[in-house]
Amino acid sequence: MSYDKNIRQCPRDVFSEYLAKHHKRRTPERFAILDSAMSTPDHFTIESFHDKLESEGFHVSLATIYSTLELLVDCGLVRRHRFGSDSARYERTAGSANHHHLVCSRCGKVKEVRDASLSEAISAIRYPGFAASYFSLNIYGLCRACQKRERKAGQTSRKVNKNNQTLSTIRNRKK
Amino acid sequence: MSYDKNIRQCPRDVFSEYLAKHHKRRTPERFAILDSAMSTPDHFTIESFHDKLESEGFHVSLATIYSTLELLVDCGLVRRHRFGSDSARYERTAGSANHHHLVCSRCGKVKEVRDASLSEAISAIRYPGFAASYFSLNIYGLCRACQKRERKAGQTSRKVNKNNQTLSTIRNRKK
DNA sequence: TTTACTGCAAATATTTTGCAATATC
DNA sequence: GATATTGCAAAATATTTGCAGTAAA
Repeated sequence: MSYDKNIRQCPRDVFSEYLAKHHKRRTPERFAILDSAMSTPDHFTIESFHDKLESEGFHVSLATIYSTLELLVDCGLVRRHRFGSDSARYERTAGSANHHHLVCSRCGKVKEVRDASLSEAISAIRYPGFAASYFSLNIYGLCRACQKRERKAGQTSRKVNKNNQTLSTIRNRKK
Repeated sequence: MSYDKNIRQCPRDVFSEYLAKHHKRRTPERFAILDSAMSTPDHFTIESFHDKLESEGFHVSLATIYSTLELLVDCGLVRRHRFGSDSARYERTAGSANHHHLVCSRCGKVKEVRDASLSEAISAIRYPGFAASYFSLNIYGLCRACQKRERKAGQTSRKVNKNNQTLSTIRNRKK
């Protein structure tokens, strides 16, 4: 799997060649999106990316952002992740060494974990008939905060209401 | 990471204990969903699962299926995956040895790959402060069929229309 | 000059939420 | 008896699509 094979080439050239090969057009919108994506080091969503472009003075429609990011994923400059039920998250390939994610199933929080040897191990595997481009490894479980809440819930088998009062507390008070 | 820690316990008992601990109710709907999920060996979506339940003679609302599957994920009996832009896919934990997925970024096709040593390596990693439950490793790239199409597109730099005719073909024909 | 691309708005698809009726604890 | 759960329908989100105008090749 030749991960990040393109990162030593200028992204604009990679994209340009890709567009030419696929008989697609070099529009200012596409290059504005490319440039902005390449200058974003962190994860981003379509929505946050749209906002960023607006604040940079570019008005590009959501539909165009969707379609262009699909192209950028297709030519290997951008990765696309899907964690919980929320929207997809994107990240540039260049400058983002392969990492994986701890995803809290309870609250949806995502944490990045860098692990060079694991990334290498995963990247080294070849799949006959499948041209791998990148991987997305997500470990699902409970984050620290949600574990704390979990322990609290299990501590007692007494029934508690939303205010954390036991039923007997309530009954006594009513007398 | 204690993956599949519950598979040797009867799923009904696991779920029952979980519900009791969280002060949730043992409803017939929840156990119908549990039973049906546990007897489904393959991936399923909410939609396909709903259809399956109907065909088995259970009428349970989509909202209840959503909420119950969330509980089943939470107590480790079911895993939840998110591949492309389509709906989430679920699978029972028991009887589905850890595997990963080849996902075609072009057509969305998903193929399972079994790899015991890789699964073990991933499962062996501990994360301080994070209680891991399961992992989802997705390799994105092009499947065989989409690679074929890709090669065809790149073969020539002549412009072709949707019927794969070059512009000169069309021009000649028009004369 | 052909046709792909864009923006906008409408359409889809998926998941969540509000509420009244019901069933569990 | 108190309240969590259910089904239904409506709402909220995310993404895709249709179309008319525009621009790249």
